[in-house]
Amino acid sequence: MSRKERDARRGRLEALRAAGVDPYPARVGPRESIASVRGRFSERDAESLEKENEPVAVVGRVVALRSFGKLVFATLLENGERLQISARKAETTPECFGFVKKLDVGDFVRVVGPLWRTKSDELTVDVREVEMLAKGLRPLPEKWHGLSDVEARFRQRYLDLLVNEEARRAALLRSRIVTAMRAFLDERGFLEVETPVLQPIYGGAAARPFTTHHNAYDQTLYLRISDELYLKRLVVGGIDRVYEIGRVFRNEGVSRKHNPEFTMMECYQAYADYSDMMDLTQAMVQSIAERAIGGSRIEFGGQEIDLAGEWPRIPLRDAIARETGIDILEHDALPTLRAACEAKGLPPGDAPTWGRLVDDLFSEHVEPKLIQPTFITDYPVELSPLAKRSTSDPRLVERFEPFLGGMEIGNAFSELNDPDDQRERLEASRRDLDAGDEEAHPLDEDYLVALEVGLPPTGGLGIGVDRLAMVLADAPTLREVVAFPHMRPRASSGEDAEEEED
RNA sequence: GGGCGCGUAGCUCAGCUGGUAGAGCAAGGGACUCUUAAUCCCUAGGUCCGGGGUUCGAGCCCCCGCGCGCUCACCA
Repeated sequence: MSRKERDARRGRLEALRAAGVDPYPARVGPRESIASVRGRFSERDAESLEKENEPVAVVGRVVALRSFGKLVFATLLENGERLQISARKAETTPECFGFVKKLDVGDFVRVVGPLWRTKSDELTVDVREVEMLAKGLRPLPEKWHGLSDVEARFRQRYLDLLVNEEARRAALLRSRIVTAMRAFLDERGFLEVETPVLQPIYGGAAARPFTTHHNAYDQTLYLRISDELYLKRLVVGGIDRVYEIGRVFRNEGVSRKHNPEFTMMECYQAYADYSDMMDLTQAMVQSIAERAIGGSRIEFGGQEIDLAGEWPRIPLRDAIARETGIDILEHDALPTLRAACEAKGLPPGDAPTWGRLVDDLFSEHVEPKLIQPTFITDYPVELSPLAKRSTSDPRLVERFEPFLGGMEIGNAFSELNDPDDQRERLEASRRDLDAGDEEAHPLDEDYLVALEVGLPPTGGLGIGVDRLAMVLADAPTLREVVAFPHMRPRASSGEDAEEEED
């Protein structure tokens, strides 16, 4: 059992200590990255290496051991790159050979020695000096199948990252995506800012918040569900282009597309409208794809997606009409729209308002088909309390959502900057929600004051970074691109308690 | 929260109509100077998720609970 293996490893750890070796030294001697060694020597043949006989020093984690009587091969892994090392009894000191013989898979070492090529032409460091950098006390997951237990992969992501190349790729890609997003916005003169995570009044989205408490002021605070109202205050304050990439929190269920905390990019541009923000969204995603994956063609869930070119802009009304044959503006009240659904043989469900029924129709019949990048535009005013009313139809607002891979990946509008209209709309939306109630927001009076001071005409955009990463990484669930996805706490009996004892 | 499925060694998995638990890798010992999923011999390793029930007998059947997955709902 594992206890026995750990005892064996601990035995070797104590043996090192007894010999006066620190198994966890503070500093690492001179070394060259494995990538660099490979770069310098990958083209060199056996003879030339032997002639040169130049020692190299590399570090890494032992991920495989193949031991013979007087010869040991091991594979070192450092920053995603592998290199074989060997210890030959005839070519090195007895101490060094014995040390390598006693290594465990999982140990970190630094080795020094000349390069050679084996009979199978593998570039190999022939160890002349070796030192322990950190002793591993637990076995790594099985070398051939890796770690496939889904729960273990998420709860112990470090193991997943170590043995599953896919996990590593997703983590690196996500980082490149965020870097590219930031670079794109910086280049366009957007100022990166940070706004409060702890908010006395939450707003900017329809969602239930997490609630917490500040002891010093005996104050209830909420983890933000959106950055929107604070970022727009900064635009009121004269910062004409702002953005924030940060975590937001929604007290809701977990699914393939949902995590209770997720990363949102929100940006606001003064003197722009939602049409400008569509241009910006398209350019941003294309730029991110170019920088992060080097192209515009991707595969997501077995389907080809091309991010290049102009993305279609389809009014919500047309999109729903196309898929269901129902004109939502012809039936602009709940009872008539319900009747229209029934006439088409579509169950209208139990949506409490006209707006919600429109949303249901869209989610069910249109959204799953929006695989290629698409802007859906011109949403009902009921669904969008912070968006400016459409100039052509007062029942609509200047709002769009970008869709990709059958998922909404963002939300944007011409920001409502009429303080009186904003007050009415916030109050109306609160009345609407009064029935169900859970998402009713307290009115943010200070935000209304800010609007009275004056918000210029402004375009705003939010992008769900995790979802974008999910599509670009061709990941079937959000959790593949979130390093530590939300999990139910593990029942704390068993393992931990047992292990504390010894 | 509802429905369906899953939970067996450190990891990956077998385990028949209910008859007292197995393999590979990992681990320990041994052989081996060309392996890279090394090979060969030997050894050890189990709260079969937890609790209850049915039964002469439960990894397997039933009930309750826990965790995970899929899905629906809530939800952008």
